[in-house]
Amino acid sequence: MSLMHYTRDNMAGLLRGHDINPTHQRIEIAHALFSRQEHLSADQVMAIVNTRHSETSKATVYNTLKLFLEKGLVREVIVDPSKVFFDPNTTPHHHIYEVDSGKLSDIDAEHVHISGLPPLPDNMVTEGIDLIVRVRRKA
Amino acid sequence: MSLMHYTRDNMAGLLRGHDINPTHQRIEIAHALFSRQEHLSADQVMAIVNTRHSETSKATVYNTLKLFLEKGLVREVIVDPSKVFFDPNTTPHHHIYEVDSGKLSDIDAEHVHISGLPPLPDNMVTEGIDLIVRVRRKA
DNA sequence: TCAGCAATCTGGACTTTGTCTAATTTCCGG
DNA sequence: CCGGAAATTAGACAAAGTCCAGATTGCTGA
Ligand SMILES: [Mn+2]
Ligand SMILES: [Mn+2]
Ligand SMILES: [Zn+2]
Ligand SMILES: [Zn+2]
Repeated sequence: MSLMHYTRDNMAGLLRGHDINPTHQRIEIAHALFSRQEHLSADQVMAIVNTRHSETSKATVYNTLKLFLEKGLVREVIVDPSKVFFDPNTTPHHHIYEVDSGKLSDIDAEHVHISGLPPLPDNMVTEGIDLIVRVRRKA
Repeated sequence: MSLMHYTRDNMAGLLRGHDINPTHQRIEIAHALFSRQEHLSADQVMAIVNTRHSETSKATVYNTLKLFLEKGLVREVIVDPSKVFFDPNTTPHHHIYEVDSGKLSDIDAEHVHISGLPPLPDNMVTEGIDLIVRVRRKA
């Protein structure tokens, strides 16, 4: 699993497994995210997918990323006020954000413990807990 | 301190204490935030400040909020992909974000403990730790 | 085979949030 | 008062994201 090598061929199966009809564009977009295992913005996905020659429209990139999100194939990371990052890692984990460079990296949730959170009102459920460590280069 | 009542008159002193020249517009913007003690977006500040008659330009609202941020008078909360919230509460605390309604509320950091975070590289310093509990109305 | 149909994709107009700039206004200190 | 620095302003601009109506694609059933 952790040694999985994400080829374009794998992508169709991955998409089907999440109830997503594997079209050419969707395969390319999934491949961009999963072969790199990096946090990418819509713009970056757009650029990657259209490197050779223009293949996929902006509308499709945005629609597809939203679809992936709904189907639980990717996760959204909100750390930069100017753009959303899409994260192919959907296992519970946290993030380190380097504010100067915009570099975003993962912290495994395994050893992190958060205690003392107040109880939620009865009619509420937790959808997720986002922990972001904002760091900066030392002066 | 916790019972502080923020009048417009107080605002001038508060601003001076943070090395901010208290102008009419700055006082109005500070008053919008501190009298409510709520998380406000730039748009909301703009609307509040210009309720009676138009007094403060968009440029000034954005410039002033950025100035307040730099001077440590307010804090930025990045939780919604479409807008930034400004927080008059600068004491260490965390947030609950209700995804449906967009309602944002505070969690006192006092009793929350976060352990097991990996050590940072030597050349990095933590600027802040943001913990956001994303909640949703039960189905 | 192929007409019909639903799903998908597309260019481009549009909206929203935020930034920038050059011109004006406000606020002093001398 | 006068001159200059600080602050404010309108409005042009930019970037991220949404929306729509028309074109394409890929089935499916006669
Ligand atoms: Mn983006
Ligand atoms: Mn705003
Ligand atoms: Zn991640
Ligand atoms: Zn807060």
